[in-house]
Amino acid sequence: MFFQDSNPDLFRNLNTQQRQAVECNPQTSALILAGAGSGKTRVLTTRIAWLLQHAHAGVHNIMAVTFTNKAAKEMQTRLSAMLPHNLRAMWLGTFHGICHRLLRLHYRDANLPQTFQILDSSDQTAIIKRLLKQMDIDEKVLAPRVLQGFINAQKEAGLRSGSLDAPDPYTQRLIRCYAEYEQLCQREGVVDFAELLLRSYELLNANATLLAHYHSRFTHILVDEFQDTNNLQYAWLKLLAGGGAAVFAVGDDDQSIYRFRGANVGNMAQFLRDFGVSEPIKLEQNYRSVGNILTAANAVIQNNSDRLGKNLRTDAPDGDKIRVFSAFNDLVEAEFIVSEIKMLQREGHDLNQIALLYRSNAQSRVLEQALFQAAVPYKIYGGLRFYERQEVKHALAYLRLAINPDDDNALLRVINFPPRGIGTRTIENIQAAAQTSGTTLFQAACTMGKKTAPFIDLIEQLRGQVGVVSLPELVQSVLDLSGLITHYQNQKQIAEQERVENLHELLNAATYFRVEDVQLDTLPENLADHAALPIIAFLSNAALESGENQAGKGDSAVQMMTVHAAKGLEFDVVFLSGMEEGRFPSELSLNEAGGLAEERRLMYVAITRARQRLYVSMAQQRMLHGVSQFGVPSRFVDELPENVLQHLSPKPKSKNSQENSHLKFHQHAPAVSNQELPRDFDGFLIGENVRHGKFGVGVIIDAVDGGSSAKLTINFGVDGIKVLDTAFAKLAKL
DNA sequence: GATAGTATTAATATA
DNA sequence: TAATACTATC
Repeated sequence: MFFQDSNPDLFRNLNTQQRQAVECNPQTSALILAGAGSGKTRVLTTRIAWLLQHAHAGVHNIMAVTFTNKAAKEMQTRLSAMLPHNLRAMWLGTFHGICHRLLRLHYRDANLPQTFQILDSSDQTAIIKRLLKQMDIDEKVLAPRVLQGFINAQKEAGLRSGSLDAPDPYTQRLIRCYAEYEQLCQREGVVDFAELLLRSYELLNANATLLAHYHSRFTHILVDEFQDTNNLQYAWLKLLAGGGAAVFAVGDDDQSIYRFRGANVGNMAQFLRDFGVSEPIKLEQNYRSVGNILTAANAVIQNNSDRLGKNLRTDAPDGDKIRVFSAFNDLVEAEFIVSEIKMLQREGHDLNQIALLYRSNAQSRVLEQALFQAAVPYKIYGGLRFYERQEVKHALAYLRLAINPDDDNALLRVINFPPRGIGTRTIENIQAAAQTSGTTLFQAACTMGKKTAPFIDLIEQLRGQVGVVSLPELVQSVLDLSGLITHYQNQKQIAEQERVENLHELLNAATYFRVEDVQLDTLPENLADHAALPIIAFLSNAALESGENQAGKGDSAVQMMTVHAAKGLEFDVVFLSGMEEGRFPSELSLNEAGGLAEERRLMYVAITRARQRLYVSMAQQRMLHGVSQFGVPSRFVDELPENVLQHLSPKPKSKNSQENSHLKFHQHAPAVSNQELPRDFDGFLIGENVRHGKFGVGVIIDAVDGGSSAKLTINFGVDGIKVLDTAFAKLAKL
């Protein structure tokens, strides 16, 4: 049956399960349970290649959906390398990108203006704050983020304000706010992220002809990271596939770590029922990590119940043991990590292949400082992204106003920035005028006389250039005429000068922006004659692509990021820092049902990032929000099997010393050096965990030998540090 | 209306 | 600690 692959190499090196997945029935849906490092992307792309080469589908019959632009690009690149086909006709993109495309194509049916704009989360927050003020609701009574969460949750449940009802006045008010918000967005022609999905769902659901068209077109839909889908995305897929399309869903329930933003792992089990799939295909062969690391990962995740069930295996040797280090405080932990990194560097490791992971961004600072002082290059992921910077958003707001002056959000952002004498008072007047006359802020501002005249003139001037000058020329006009550049240039602080450079960078981006490049994902043909086309495309691109890809990745540097950000990546060496109860698992997670299980999956993700070597470290004392706090080792560290661990404890501190900097660590060559065994105090070791009847679990941070017994200094976390004598205290080792 | 100084509060993050 | 929101003052 498969005797004539036009490119047999594509399929040859697959293992049995991978091949089973790639070649499963093209007419029916399938769920692929793909463990970490099991060749998930390869299976996904090879499946597409297989469908095409065996003529089960044409390029235009295929839709492939991902969550991130990065994943979409990766797939695009791999497919182009594999296949001779022109992939233009294939719809490959993120959920949001594809929905955006649908809405641009059918903006009339979707009841949107042709020039509709996309709101990012901070735009959304701004609108909500404005709305609350307008409705005269105190932010202390109803926090903007609460309302924002409510609105997004409703949209993700597919619910409009009109279909909602509640008995309690609190929820009733939320619903009223939601209704106002809907009207406001509609009036201003703006669409938030959740709206992209909901609106395109409703578009297809309400329009039988349109739905039938897409049903016959997309016979094969492939979905990456299926465990991350939210309920709306699932419903959207179900609707789109309702004409009998075969859905090829790839995911890993053990790597579901985005419940907090609406992801529903239950969608995997639901998928089996809804799409008539009897059995998922499991990819359990791991090609990434050495045996000990995999053993640890399997052991940790086994503490979770309600799994679909999967156990990773590898042919790789056991490799290094997992190095566990308990530091006196966060500074010492950082010092330890730096010294290990330097050692690895000397051994010839590429810094790009070393990852430094932490649970929350706040933990990066100490680590960064230590690396900086030691002159070890590092790169931190997850800061402010290019298109999220205030100066860039200011400039883009002017650009938005140039194509649509009725965009109130954009107007409020820049009507007095740079400062031009339009203060809160005037703005309130404009808002009142707009409210009474039922117009937009811009229209109201036009009637306000000489106070607002220069601003109105400025916007009119920019409007006049739309379609007349090129995109970069328009951006240049924005920067010059608005006074943004001048304003930042006049600032004294160095940080402000960086903003000037970012604005120049924006101009650069506009100069090199090619509408054709985003065509694949965004640009429908019906806009081609629109004068504002390049601007709309540029703005949409800025909203959907946060600009992460602009980050320079040239030089070799330690890769620092949160565990969340590390998902999907792999490194030779991984440092997992801050492994204390309350940090990881986060104490906030412990209050939510299922929170601990999600944290454990996060731990699983963290462990499986490492190919060869994994370090797990913790600090008994840590500076948090400006105050020092005590911590005990994370329960996840206890869940690591002892036989794959190697404990690296600091030598006992010299008596009268408060300084930590002279603390030495075991200098370990690649093999374990047993020359310096940790000292024994009546059977206890420094760094060891013990349990006390009253104080609970603690860690031994110091000890004094007293012959037949020993005095141990033990850190019991919230219960503080105690000095206990082994002759009296009942201490159990863990 | 602009700005400097004080109070408040805190996770994870994609589009 | 650090970012942001609010208040007091020029």
